[in-house]
Amino acid sequence: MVKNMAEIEMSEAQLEVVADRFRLLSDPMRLKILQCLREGEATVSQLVEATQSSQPNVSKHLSILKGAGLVKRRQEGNSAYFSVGAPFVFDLCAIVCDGVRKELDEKQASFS
Amino acid sequence: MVKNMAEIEMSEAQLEVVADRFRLLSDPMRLKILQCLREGEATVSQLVEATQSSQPNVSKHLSILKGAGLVKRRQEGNSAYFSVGAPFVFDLCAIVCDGVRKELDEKQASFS
DNA sequence: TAACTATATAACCATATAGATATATAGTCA
DNA sequence: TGACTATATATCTATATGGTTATATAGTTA
Repeated sequence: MVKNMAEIEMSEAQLEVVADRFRLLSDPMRLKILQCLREGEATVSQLVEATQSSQPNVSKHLSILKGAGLVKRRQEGNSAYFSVGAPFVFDLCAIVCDGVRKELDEKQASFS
Repeated sequence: MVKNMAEIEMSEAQLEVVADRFRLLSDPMRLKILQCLREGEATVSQLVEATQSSQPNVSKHLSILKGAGLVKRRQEGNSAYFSVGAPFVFDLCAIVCDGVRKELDEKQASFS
């Protein structure tokens, strides 16, 4: 089990880094890309199709994710294959997504 | 155990909400405030002192955290006491902080 | 080589956000 | 009541960021 933050003080610099990590996940498009990649690697074109976004936009986000080590890149022919490089991301999302899903489901249920 | 995001597709709207949650934690000042509150409730003044920031800035961030339900507010006299309202935050931070701490420690170790 | 495909990057714009300053609100105490 | 303390809010500025358009790069194939 991971240690709880409550147990250890973090320095100014450490907090900056932590904030940066969370910021990576604070964009719907990047979450969507990561969600697409959960089933395995995909090319930029496939992600463009899946996300219904523009190619430059997808490339840009992939570049950001790659810079942070959250995704890996592999070239084959003239295609670039991306895959998840840090599975811990899904642990994070699991905690948040689970909570969000419950809340939204309840909200939806109250309408029916 | 929470379910893994990989198991369930999330809608556009759900991804927005998840992104918003992560954005809440993507600011060093807010993380610092939460870190201060891990030991128990604190007044705005105490948080201003602890964070070395301005009173309006602290109040603003507290308002943001409160709006998202991450902190609770209690009034006593003319002081406002804030406390953590969603302990799951620390589960999230634990995963990220643990990783960050390890990396920075290793980096520091390589200089000695 | 030229034409084509896939991806990356650069330049730009609109919006969002953190922080500062000034001010307002509200509770306390004389 | 008025002075004081604690907190909240309004306004502004600088910066960061997501998305678009246009262009560059690099691999492929005829």
